[in-house]
Amino acid sequence: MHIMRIEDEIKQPVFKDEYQKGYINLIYTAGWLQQQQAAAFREFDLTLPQFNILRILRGQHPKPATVNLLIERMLDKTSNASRIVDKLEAKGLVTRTVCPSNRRAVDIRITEAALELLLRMDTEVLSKQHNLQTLTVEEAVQLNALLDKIRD
Amino acid sequence: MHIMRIEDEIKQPVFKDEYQKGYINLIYTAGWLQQQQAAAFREFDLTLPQFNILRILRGQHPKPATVNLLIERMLDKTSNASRIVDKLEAKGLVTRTVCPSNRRAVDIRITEAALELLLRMDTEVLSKQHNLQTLTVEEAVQLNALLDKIRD
DNA sequence: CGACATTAAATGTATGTACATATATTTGCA
DNA sequence: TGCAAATATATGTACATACATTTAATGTCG
Repeated sequence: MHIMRIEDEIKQPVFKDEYQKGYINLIYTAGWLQQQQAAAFREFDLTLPQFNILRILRGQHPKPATVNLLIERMLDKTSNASRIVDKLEAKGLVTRTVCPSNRRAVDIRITEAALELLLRMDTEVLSKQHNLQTLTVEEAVQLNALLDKIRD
Repeated sequence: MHIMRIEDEIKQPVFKDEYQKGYINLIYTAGWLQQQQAAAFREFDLTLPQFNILRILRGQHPKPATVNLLIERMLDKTSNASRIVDKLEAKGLVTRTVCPSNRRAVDIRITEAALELLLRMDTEVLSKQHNLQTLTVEEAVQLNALLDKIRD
């Protein structure tokens, strides 16, 4: 049993109560998970938000997505999908065309190159994604219930 | 019972398993909590990382802290404490002086103005910090145990 | 029809994150 | 002593976040 408690991770010996500890613990653990993932993406020259947008586009494929749809499905709704798409377009991973039926909107499509890239990444990334596998299924269910309740 | 499940929040109807759902849920909830806090800080012209550094400095007061000590205690250890201190110095909330006993290091001290600011913020911020209060104490304990286990 | 609000996306600006590199000081040891 | 390694911080660059503002297209209602 070599679990590292949050107290030790950030060298703060005492929390006011379990709520404050939970708050810090949640932020810290989420950041920790994201860094694990980001490291796996670096060798494919993708950042985490870029990867997430590509996954949404693959889910839509072969239908296009608009910027609005990307924002709706993104975890961080206030981030700037438009500029992340810029970077993906520059790498040839997505295309942008004005939507014919609504010229305010932009149809964004994933390219073949990006689909192949995702395919190569799938196995590699999945193997590293499962830090949560340290939990039993029951514990994972419990975690989801607690998190949903926090945002109530 | 109007708990909003993560499936609905990001409009993704199906997850592969409870682990994948837990991963997404954790990242999403942490971001949600941080935004709640950031909104409370905005009226005081502080960002969340700036506030966190001020709190660490208050904990040290009247002893100074070095950049190294700030990094040790920060939640995000790879971020750039030096530049956050820049911003705080520009606002007159901290002072920087070369450490006499080790001229490589910098003694960072919180100013009276910052101590007063934190005092004004304490009540305001605490009232908004406790989104986790939707949990019972037992649930908060459970959450902490699960999070520690994930990082094992 | 035409002014006005609404919607979709892009842009501007300040801040922070992530990582590599630079600069200065101190330490260790041949 | 002197020189390489280690330490403490700062700086450079690319990217993302947060929020306000702008631009263009569409809807609506008098």
